[in-house]
Amino acid sequence: MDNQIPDINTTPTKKIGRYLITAALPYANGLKHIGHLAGAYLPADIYVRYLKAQKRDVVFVCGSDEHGTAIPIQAMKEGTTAQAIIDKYHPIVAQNFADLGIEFDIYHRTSSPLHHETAQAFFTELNNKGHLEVKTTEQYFDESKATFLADRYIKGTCPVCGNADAYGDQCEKCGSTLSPDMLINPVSTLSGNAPIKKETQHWYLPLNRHEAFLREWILTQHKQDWRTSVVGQCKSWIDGGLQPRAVTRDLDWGIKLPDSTPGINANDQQKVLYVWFDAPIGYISATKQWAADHQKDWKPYWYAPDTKLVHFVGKDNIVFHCIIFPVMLQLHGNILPENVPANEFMNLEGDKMSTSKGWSIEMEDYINDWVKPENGGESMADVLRYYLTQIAPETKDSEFTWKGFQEANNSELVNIFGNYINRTFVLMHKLCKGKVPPLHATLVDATDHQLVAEIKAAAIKIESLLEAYKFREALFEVIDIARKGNKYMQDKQPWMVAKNAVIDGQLTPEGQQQIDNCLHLCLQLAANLAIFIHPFLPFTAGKLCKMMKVVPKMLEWENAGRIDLLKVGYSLREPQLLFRKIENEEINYQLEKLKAKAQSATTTIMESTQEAAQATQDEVAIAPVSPEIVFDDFAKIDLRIGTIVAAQKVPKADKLLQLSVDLGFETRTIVSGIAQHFAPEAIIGKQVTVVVNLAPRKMRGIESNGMILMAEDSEGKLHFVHPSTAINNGAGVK
RNA sequence: GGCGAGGUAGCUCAGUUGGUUAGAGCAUCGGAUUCAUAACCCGAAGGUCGGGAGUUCAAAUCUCCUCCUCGCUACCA
Repeated sequence: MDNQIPDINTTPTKKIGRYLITAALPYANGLKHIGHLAGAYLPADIYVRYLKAQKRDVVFVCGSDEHGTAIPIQAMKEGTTAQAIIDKYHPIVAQNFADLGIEFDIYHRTSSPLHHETAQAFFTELNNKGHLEVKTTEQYFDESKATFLADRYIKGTCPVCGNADAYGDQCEKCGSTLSPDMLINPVSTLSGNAPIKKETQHWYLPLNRHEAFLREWILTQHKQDWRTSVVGQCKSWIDGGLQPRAVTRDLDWGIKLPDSTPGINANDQQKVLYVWFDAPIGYISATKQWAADHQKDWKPYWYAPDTKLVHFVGKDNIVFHCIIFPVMLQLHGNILPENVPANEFMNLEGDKMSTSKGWSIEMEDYINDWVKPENGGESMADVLRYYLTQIAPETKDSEFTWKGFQEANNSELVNIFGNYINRTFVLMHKLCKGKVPPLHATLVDATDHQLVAEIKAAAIKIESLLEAYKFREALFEVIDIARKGNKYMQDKQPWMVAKNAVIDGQLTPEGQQQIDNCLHLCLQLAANLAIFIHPFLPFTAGKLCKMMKVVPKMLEWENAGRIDLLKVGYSLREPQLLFRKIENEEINYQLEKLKAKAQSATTTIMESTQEAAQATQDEVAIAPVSPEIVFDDFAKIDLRIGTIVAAQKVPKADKLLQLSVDLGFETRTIVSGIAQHFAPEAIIGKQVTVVVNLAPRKMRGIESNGMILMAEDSEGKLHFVHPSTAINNGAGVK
């Protein structure tokens, strides 16, 4: 081939390297939405596909996280067993990922025997080396069931908002983070009985011992190459003071402590590893399983210093993957992560995504609506991958809108990328007889050289952006080179040459040569586009390979930037459209559907709240009326009517108001957690009901002498309890 | 309240160590073209860089104050 343009391999130094890539283990208690996808799985998949195209030694592990209390909780909700829950969601989520082209080397599960053994051995190793501490504490215990109660198994009244169905770890109504001790009238959800306090011993990971190591490793060594938000978050945690963290807990769903654990006794029969401890070890057990399946050795991936371990997670997982798990790995003798490119959150149409509120698009929803043959099939999976990457929350929270989705598809994938491919193929069939035309050296001009230079530059740029985890920008460069292809073609106008360079109804030889050169380069660019787009849109790359009749091996990155990928004279297939337009009606339908889903979810939440309220009346098990008291007990409480005469915010507290209440006989200072419900100036002069003989208590340094009674409505808003007409301050309430 | 990350054209984002009229893509408008999924190409318009003060010959970029969003955290009898 007489080709004047030098063909420089853009990747001269062949990098070999061993990579272990992980994506956060999805919790197997339900479906996962596109925010999860954009946060961890999609960027991980793009990175892995790129690494594999570079022929590097890489394993991509993920799997279901199947322990922890939320699994049996979900089982209670669905009226089934914990095992049934994980058996239900594991395959569904795995299939959803596969349908969207997320290609794990292994999608394992933490309920597997191999994982149990691995996690137990990990625990034993740390314990034997003296890296864990044992402490005895008091925890809630259900006597009738003879079991300690996990936070989630305790319900009671939320001290913040008064919700009667708050859990021991969190109130779902007001979102407050709680501990079981904070609940008013705690009740075991297993028996309905009030739990007692009982001593129990637990193993702790003393993170506080490792502060110096973490400071050096993260804040110094990785200050530059990790994302600022990740380093900042870690700094915040470390500066806040690291505390020992319980590794074990009393629960019957999880990985049992090894029988050989020194100090374990009969009372510890129900001790399991805390889910946060066993879950990340799931990456290791998944690697082991993958290695066993492929006759490989798993150890280098977790022990060899030249292995690059990269964790892809959402920002809610930063602390586990940057602080806790690295401490575990270091103590256990493993390698540390090279990077944790955590993404921020993705909102949806102006609001936070929330499965429980129905304000989300589950991967399954998208697959059902779009990824089917009559709607576009696999290429629609690529469209989602495209838009989610384009708006990936790499540096700050971002927002998914259906309108944006439509525009990204129509004006970039269809109009720029798809159209470039299509017009190239159509012209090649019209003007070059369906074959790759030769490049005529004598006619190669500056425009041609520039295009070739741009292709090579794009290869280098995309590569370096991918290496730096800048997927959004890398994808932009891919579209941009397609844009340059369009421009090149417009400059060359081969269709005009075909019309004008004609003598006696015959195209002149030079005219044909000009056309040949243009389309030769356009086709070589098309081949490059297949390579470039492959990590992002694998299905589209596959389609392109078919059209060009090349094997997937062409997609290897060493071919990026080459302009001899398609052989002269090779006949290519008829073009098929890569993407289709998305119409307004489809977008409107999705918007309506989202609103309807949110509406029905709200209704469901309200219904279940009402049901719970109803159940409170007749079924003690869920939220019983407090134990009966006699009149004398009630008489101990001295309730009085008072008037708020002054109110101000308590400094350094978001929820507290400091009130002065005139009780007739005296004016008292009372601190109340109502600052988020009332403006101080708006409540002056209001009459309220006060518990006046409650023991004083200091809050934020201010002594509170009493308690204001509040009623809470169905939306969680607080209202004062006061007499229907104003009466004298100090009046008793009976 | 403390800490962390953000706040730059309608939208999504770039802006390295402070330096000429603040950039890109999409959307919008105008023009040209017709090979291509009524697509493509060229051009224009559009921002007091959250607000205020300061340092400087010069600030989106440095300092201080302040407002807003998100996350973590404290407060909740």
